[in-house]
Amino acid sequence: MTARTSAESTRDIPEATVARLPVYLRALTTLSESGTITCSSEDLAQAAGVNSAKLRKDLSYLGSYGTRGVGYDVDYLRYQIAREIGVTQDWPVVIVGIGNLGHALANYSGFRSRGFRVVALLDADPTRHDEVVAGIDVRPFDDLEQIVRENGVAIGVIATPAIAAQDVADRMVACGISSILNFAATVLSVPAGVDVRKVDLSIELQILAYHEQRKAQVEPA
Amino acid sequence: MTARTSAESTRDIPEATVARLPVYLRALTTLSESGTITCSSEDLAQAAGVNSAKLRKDLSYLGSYGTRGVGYDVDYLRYQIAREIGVTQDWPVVIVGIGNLGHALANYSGFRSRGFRVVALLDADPTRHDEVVAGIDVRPFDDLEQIVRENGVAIGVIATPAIAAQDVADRMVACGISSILNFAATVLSVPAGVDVRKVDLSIELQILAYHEQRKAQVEPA
DNA sequence: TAGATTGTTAATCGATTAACAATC
DNA sequence: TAGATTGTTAATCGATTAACAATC
Repeated sequence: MTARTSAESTRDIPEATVARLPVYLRALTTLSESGTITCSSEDLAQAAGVNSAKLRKDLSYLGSYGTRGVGYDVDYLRYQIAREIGVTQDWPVVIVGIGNLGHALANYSGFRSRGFRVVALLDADPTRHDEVVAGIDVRPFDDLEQIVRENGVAIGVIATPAIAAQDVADRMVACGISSILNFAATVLSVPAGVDVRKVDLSIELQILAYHEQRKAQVEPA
Repeated sequence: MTARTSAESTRDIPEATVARLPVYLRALTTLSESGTITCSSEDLAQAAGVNSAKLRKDLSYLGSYGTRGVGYDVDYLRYQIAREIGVTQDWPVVIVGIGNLGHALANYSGFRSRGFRVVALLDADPTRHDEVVAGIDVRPFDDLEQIVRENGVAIGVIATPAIAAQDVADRMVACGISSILNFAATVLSVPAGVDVRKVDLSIELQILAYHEQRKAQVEPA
């Protein structure tokens, strides 16, 4: 892989914008599937659930892909955003921990359709090694290194119990994985250069509970 | 429920802080279970994966629960944060859509241990109404109103296919649910006063992919 | 040309961080 | 008292928003 020249590269896209690009991508896909050829920033913003000023500002970091007075070509903009995110290429992924959540993740069709390919399901529990989930054999966790090497895996998903998660992360990092999606209820420590994103179901519910509690207090008795 | 007086209430806690309170709560629980009586902001910050300045700033919105020169009493601070979030009370929750993800959510022990009680599992598909998941009967979606009324449900979880999610949300809102955790891959539109939080697995992976792609470009060939 | 809509500017708002006075 | 650590201040940084000139 060649380094980009500074001219084309490293236009720094703010994190908040990066987090919204996949939302725009999905909205554009929906528009495209419904036969829409062109859309305004107002149309797309509504479909994505943001305001149009924010949308235009976000898109301005990628380049100038619209036409003043007209709007955006849906498929063209969709391609440009997909390219910017990196989902025009195929990303091999491993999932570790094939419990209830691991099953759900392995079966989730949204990964495949967005450029992610689950190349292996791993679990430390030998009683699970007979299983086939979503057409993929569950294999021993110790196969990790070999699988990562053979498939060029850069992204790992951790769906183990909290107690096992740090060990799994360490092993992942040791064999070259540099992006981790963590569903375990624990804070992972990883070296600089490794990205971790955390999805925590109970934290989301707690944030809702906080606001719900305040609504109840404000309402008349 | 009585309205708070302005003196005790409505100390506005920033959203970014609210989102971190559950993380602190979990870290304190871990510390407490390991027998720790007292911790400094530095200790807790490390356990929570933030820096100590941010932690102290966050805690300052709740009040003054530490002792200068000493630190925080783990159990006392844990209780204060739990009370602020609202998880000292019990929150009845319904889950709609009992596919792979719905199964995983129903079986997730982290809800129960954090003040959330799954009172019903609902699915529109009659072939699922025989099932018992995590000890709870799967019931027809049309039972929603009755269940919400009888149990005082304020929080709903949507784990249906994208196509069904808006209808489910509309029905939830109509019968008084005002907080929704949405796992479906769609933007929900709801009236003002209803909170929606969205968990999107493929968006998280796409954000990782974006950064991964840039790492590859920076590395030497 | 007239109307529409982008891309950008500048102002505002909110979050983070370092530093340190207060105080145990 | 001396050392430790909180709670708060103020500076900085990043994100959002409204407005509008550019331009199709």
